Amino acid sequence: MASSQWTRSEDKMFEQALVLFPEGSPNRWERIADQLHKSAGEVREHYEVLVHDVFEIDSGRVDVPDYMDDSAAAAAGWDSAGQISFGSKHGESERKRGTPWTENEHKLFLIGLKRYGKGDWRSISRNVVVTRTPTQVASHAQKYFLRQNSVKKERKRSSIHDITTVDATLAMPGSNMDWTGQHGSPVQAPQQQQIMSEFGQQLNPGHFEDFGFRM
DNA sequence: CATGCGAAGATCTTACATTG
DNA sequence: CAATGTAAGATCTTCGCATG
Repeated sequence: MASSQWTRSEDKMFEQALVLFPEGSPNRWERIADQLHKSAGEVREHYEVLVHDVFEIDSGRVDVPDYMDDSAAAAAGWDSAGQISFGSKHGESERKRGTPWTENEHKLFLIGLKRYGKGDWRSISRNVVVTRTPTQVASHAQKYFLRQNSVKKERKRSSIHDITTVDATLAMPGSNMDWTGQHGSPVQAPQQQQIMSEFGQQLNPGHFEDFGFRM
């Protein structure tokens, strides 16, 4: 299988390269390989392994290992295990468990917010945070704004909602790659890539501080 | 240090409102 | 009337802290 070792950072670069060179790009593997200083064969093999893994996970055949925490999952390009493994073990009538929002997703959410404005959850979901449904985005926003409103109070615990700024370079949407090819449209990755570069060019960290939202 | 408990936080569901 | 957004609340997880 994987004849070469892939480090976490290489995985990260791999994701970014996949976004950069979406499916259909000429000499895709060669160009990705070039970025990673690996051979095209290695890159292609790595991709196929990932696709296979995700397919297995998606179909409920395997449990995601414990070490697969959120950040690792995000770095690897998909969401935390929860959604996949829940329900397959026990009955189907159990209440569906929530998949924790990753930092990346939240940052993408902030970008979407900036781009489409408060209330257009559908556009944000379709074009930016493609791993979440409009309802999920709306729900997340709901609690996010509640959190913002109560920000003056002393916080007992830190929260993902405390992130009000986004460094575009850190919010690469790896988790939105369409690894399985089963869901999502092929335009998603390029769209997100465009979004990220757009914001990366226009904004510095801190620019998201003041959205001027009204509740 | 390990454990138990309460509070806070995160996510989902559902009902209702709004809009085209 | 269907699609979408908002509000409220239920449920589950995680954190912080006291206690032994």
